[in-house]
Amino acid sequence: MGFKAREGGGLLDFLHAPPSAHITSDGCVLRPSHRRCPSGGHSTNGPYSPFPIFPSPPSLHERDGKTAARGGGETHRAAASRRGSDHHGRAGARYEVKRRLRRSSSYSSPSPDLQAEAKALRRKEGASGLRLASDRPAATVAGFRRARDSAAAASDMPSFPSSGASPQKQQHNARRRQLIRQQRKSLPIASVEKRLIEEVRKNDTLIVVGETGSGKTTQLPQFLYDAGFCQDGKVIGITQPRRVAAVTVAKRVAEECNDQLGKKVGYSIRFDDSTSNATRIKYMTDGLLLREALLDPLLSKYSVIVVDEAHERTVHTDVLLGLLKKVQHSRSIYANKNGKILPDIQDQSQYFTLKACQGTKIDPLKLIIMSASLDAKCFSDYFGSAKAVHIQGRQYPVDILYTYQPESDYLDATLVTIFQIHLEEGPGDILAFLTGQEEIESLDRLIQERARQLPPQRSKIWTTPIYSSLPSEQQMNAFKPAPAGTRKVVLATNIAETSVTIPGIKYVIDPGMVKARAYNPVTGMESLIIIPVSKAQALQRSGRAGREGPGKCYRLFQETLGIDDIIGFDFMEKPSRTAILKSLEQLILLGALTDDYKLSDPVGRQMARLPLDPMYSKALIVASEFKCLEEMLIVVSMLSVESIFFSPREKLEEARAARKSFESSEGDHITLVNVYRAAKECLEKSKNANAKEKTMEKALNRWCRENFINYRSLRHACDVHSQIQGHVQQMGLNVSSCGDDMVLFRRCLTAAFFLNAAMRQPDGSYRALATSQSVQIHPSSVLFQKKPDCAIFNELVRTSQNYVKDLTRIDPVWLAELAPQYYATED
DNA sequence: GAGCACTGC
Repeated sequence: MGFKAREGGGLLDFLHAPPSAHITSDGCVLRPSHRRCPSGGHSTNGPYSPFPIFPSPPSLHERDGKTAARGGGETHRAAASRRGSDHHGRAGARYEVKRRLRRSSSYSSPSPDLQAEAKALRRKEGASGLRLASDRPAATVAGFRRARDSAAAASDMPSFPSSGASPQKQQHNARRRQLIRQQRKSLPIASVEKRLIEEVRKNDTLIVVGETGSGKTTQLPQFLYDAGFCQDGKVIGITQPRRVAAVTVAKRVAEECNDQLGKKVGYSIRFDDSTSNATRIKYMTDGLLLREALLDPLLSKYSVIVVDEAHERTVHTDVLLGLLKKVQHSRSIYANKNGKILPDIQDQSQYFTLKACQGTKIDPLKLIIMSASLDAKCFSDYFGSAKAVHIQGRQYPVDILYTYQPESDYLDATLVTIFQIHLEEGPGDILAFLTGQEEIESLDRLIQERARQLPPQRSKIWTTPIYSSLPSEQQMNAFKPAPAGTRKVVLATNIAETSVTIPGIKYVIDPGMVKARAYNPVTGMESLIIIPVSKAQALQRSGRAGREGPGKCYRLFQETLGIDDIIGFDFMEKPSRTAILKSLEQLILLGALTDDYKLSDPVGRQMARLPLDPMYSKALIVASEFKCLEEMLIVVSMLSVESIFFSPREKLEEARAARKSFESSEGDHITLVNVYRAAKECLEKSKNANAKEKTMEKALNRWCRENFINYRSLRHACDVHSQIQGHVQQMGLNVSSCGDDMVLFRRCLTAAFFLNAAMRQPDGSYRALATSQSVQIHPSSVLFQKKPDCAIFNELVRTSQNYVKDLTRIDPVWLAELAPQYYATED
């Protein structure tokens, strides 16, 4: 018996295409998921033109043995590059770069009326530090920041001890408080407090452009509080794109307020809420505020919402801005009508929302959008010509240097630049941005080889890599100071762009590339590709050189190439129509939406409550009907985190053996359940031995190491599990186990993931039924060698070929039986 | 018989 997808099928996980997706010329949606690519031209203009050539010093390329830095062991890349530079016949040429003496960040040309407004404001403003963003000269470098003086940069913040008892400690704390007062007063934003509050009172929406070190993130919420924006128990909410920022800034502000964290100032992020009823200044992740808006569509407890780091353009921030615009509108209608809601509002959903709030006092919502030095005008346009103000920052100046010619091999160019800096520039550490682990490792080897050939009297080079999958102990090496007479070279992915700040960096090398996820809506396939960085990223990277003193940034590309195309950047763009329609279609197939695209009740509403991929949310609802929700909760939690299995290259055989004990011949899902249960058992054991929580975690950590399980991922999965469990219990779903009935569980997986089914073909390959694509089982699957006739899967990725991952063997008959809306038997 | 940048709920 054969199967075919019903008419109208043939779609895959379009839900993954974010509103920010770019479509390339070959139909691929590019998803630089974390940060948008402002100069969208890179990804939309089709194939990227050859990369700028970076002139290489002859010493690194000669093979005649005369120069100090020669040496074998080049990577394939470096060798290829050498051929290229030989061709240019540049032996003996002096290596130099074009020098720019000022920061080259600039705004796109402001509109005439914004310019006029700017002039008017400037006249009024006089010498104050506040002015319209659009009026900002291209290359302002405001007052220098004294080292270790930034109260604004979250990652720089010292942690202050809470008030203690001893006299010395009290004295110490008093000194701390004095220091904090001084620091606050010296921030650029301090001098414009009154003016800023005035603008907030006058405008419902205000764009604040603040450079690094201006103090906007920590100070503005305190100004608002002092100005009375928290009267009637209202809250000021400040969103951040990253968890760590929300936590560290909240801690700092609580300290500045001389208050305990969780009282007046608190933070709220997933799995970690430190707010109370007394909290008036609340820092949170943008995604969390989105979740809150589901429960309270008017966000009625907030008087002001500050969206910080809006220039980073995460999907969450983008959606949040659109949502806040709507909330603002609803609340102003409500406030204007004095609580009397008439059903003459066009948007029906708005009417019901307002109706539900009748009787409570709701004021208009103040919205402040804070962004680093990017284009404020786009935010302003999006919010109906909202006013924009600019606050100067305190960053040391950074010289930006570009290459004269295009470079075809950025890895080689990076190597060359590192040695040029090392041999010609003064002391200071180097930070080089690369795209991934493999590049970092190979460049590391190359540097070591060349460094060994330096004359003995030269100072030494010490390389230290940092990327997210590197164990934290090894990550910490990058933060250690280099020994005397040694220059530290940090080889980093974009983790060092925003997530971590490495002290001592004076030189930044930016090859201008980044690894990004690409999503193809036609095939539903994801892959990782290397694309040029955005202007925002380049700016952020160069800023890393000016945190402790004047620095230099070497950009290994020409100034004029795509990356400066800020004018062409389309802010707040919509996803493609096809992508929207396809995702709606999938949501309908999952039963989340009705045929007229409304959220279905109860399934759609229940799914929306769960912080999961829609397919996983649906799986939980299906599982409660199949009476195996306990197992499905585990599966969904384990699938929602990074890879659970850890297999270091040097211990591959041991890792494989360790995994054997968890393996189920039915597939990966049940294998994951086995791992989770074994981990729980380990925790139970130490709990029964009356161990403290810390000891229990240690035991789990050890167990993970012994079994080649990634502790971080497992811990995360446990957190997700308890959170989701709470949700499903609240929803009234019945959490029961199917015990040993694995057929029932596999049938349940089939009913839940029917969109992701693959059938074995006569030639031994597989065909994904929804898209008719030819796929292979990924070698990491326990079914890799088992070759089942039919399986459901949870991931479809394209690397060296098309792979499906996370599979479970199913009976093909179940598809038509359990998903008759999608599959029909052929007979 | 394969490799994976970074985030968030």
